[in-house]
Amino acid sequence: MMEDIFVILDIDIAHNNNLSYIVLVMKRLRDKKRMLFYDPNYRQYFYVIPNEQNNIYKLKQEIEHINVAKGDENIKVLDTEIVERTYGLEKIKCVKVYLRKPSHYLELKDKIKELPSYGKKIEKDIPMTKNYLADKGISSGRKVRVKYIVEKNPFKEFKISEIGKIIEIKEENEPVRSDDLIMMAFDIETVQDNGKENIIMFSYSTNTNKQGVIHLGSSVSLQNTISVYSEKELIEKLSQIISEIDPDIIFTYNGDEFDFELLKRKIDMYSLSYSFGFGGKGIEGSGRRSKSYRIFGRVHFDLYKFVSRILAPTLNVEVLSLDAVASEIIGEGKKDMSFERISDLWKENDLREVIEYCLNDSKITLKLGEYLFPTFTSLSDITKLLLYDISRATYGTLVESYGIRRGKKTHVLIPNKPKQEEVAERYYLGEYEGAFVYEPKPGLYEDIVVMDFKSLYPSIIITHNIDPFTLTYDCEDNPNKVPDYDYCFLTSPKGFIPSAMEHIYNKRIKVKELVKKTPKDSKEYMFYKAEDYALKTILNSFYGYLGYINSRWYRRECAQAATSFGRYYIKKIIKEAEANGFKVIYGDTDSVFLLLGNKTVEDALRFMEKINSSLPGIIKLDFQGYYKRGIFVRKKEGKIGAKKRYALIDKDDNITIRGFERVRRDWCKLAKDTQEIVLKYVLKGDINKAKSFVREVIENLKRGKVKKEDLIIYVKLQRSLETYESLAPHIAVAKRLKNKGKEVFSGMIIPYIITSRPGKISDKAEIYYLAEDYDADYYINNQVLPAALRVLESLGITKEELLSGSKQKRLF
DNA sequence: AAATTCGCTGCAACTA
DNA sequence: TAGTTGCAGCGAA
Repeated sequence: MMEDIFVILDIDIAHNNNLSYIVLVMKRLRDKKRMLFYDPNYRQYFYVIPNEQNNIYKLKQEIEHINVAKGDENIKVLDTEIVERTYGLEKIKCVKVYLRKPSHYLELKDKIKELPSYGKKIEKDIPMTKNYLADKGISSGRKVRVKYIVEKNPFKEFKISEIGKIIEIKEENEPVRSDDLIMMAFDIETVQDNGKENIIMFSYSTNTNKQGVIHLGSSVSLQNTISVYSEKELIEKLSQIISEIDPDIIFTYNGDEFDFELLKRKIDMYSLSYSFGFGGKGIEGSGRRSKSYRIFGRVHFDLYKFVSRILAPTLNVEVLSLDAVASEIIGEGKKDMSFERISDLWKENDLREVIEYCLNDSKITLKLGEYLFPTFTSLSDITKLLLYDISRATYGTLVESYGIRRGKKTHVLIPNKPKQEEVAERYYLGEYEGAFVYEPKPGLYEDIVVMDFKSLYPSIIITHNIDPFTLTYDCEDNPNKVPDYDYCFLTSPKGFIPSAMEHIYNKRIKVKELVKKTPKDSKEYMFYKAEDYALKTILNSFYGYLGYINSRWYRRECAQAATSFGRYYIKKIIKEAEANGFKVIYGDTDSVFLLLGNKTVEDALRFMEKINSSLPGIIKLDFQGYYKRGIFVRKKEGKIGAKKRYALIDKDDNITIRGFERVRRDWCKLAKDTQEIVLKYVLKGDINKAKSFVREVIENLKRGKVKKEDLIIYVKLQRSLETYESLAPHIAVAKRLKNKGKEVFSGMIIPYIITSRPGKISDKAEIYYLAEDYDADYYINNQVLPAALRVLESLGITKEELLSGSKQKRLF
């Protein structure tokens, strides 16, 4: 028997002798060898609860006697066992039913339902691979220690001679690092030819310092660049390079929707059968609406998918292009290049520039993947999802997966996924009341202190034990009575959800301490930061998951209770602050904005301490910052203050802008830049400079001196084109693009410019690269002026004042 | 395929 | 033609 340390790369199911086996692909670290394993002792299972606890033995026997004939096969359960589990708040006995194959569940379930002692089936919808990882507590986040025996491979599915038989597999207390694995990024360039998309080039880059470009067309004397004669050859070369480099991880940026999608199509077209994967496996595609491409034994990590589903809210970018995202995260962007330019250079047979561009793409994709790797492994460690699934996870998946692991570990039964009818019922209940937002009075303010509750909803759920099973309407003397409703939550026992959250919460406190005492320039620091981010992300997603209709732990009353307590606490702070002589000017969900007046920051801190000593559990108010000035503005209609729109300036002149056009994607750069400068002048107290600046911008627009790029408006196509009823500008542009044979898809961002053509705005809108002029009136009246006036009007400045400086005629 | 609600605004399409 | 309504998008938390 052997014993070694491995990294888990992939998991699957294989069959032999009418039994399903868990199969793992792991990397042996001592010699960097990728190996196939199977676990002979693990079986798929689910639980059956008896109608009455007394019937547990009867139920076990009844289940054992089931026999379903299917063809010439007799399907029976493999084994049964009576076990004790927590169901809701109670400990109960249930029958754990083991199966020869996961698919047998479907054959047996109806018969089980008819049994006299049957009560309920549970954990019936968890895939075998997921069960395995959750039960064993292993993932690709930490190394694993494996005891195994190497033997002849019995599985026909894999063209491989040897396999490791797992005797024991255990998690090690050692994270997986990027240099444990071979990582490769690749990128494909294409050109359109008669409506057909052809691959002309691909590049690759690895963390073992290998890189190169393979392209069509005449050869270019560049290092690591090879030219070939056909697209087919190009694909052959890629296959060859992948098997030579033998990467554990393949990073792409949108590989699920583009690179692999195209590659798979071409491979099928040329009837090629390349084994990109391990054990002779090809590229496997799955999913209809959202595709995903898997290469067995390697991890295809689509960075775009991860960024768009999980990371985006933490980024300060308007588009999720590789360029924008890489610039934001690693401070390194792409080279400048458009599809049109690639196409032109291709026609001119001048590929040098495209080659450099393409190679750079692979390099920054790799860097991005390496940089984010600790985040991926931390998430994997907590949720027990493998890296492939972390790449494609949503917040819901992360919480669900963590919950499943936690349930297995603590012997708590995991609720089934809701059936369709249940989802429909939940849907028809509609929305519940959310957070409280204080209506600000428009104007400029000085000496502002902002305080906010630290992780408000998580701390409420933990403190008030909010859980689907601790919910009760028997509320006498219960401190967890929900403020606006007639129900409450038991103080004991602790519910599964709050205890799971508390577990993460405590872990996070430890990690935060480590962050604090680790030098900022060390690798360890980055690692702890990533872990903190992962914990925080999952913790913050629980609240949403409670109110999410497809959730395993759905309970509308719980989500509703969290917001109700939230409203209660924030209003309480507002009241107390006023009672203590502070003027409250704004607040949103978990924050309050106080005017110091003749008080000091120290007074505010003392007030906060006083409040904190009265707050229950882990609910805590935090000092967010002091600002020397801040502005709140009027709503467009009416005189009342606009919520969710403000700007602050601190003592070092750093400016925070929320909600304004400046931070929105669907306004042109010119209007946004103008608004930012106006805000800066206003917050620094120089309104006249703000006014003259706006006049200058208007003048430039009229003289046609503005760059096209500054006038582009970016709007995302949220759905497929056919589903729209009204013809908004970006939809009109997209429709015209489609008529010209361009690809238009849901999720695409349409960049357009308003031209001087006559008609409605949607008639005037044109895709930016085809726009030959711009409509100065539109950009003055619908972009720059509204953005500037949003700020200035609240200070009593009128539109006419801004227009008078420029020799402006009537604009309509 | 899959975390929540609150809120602002532009534009097209409708109503009188 | 002016006013209103609803769709759609995007942000704050």
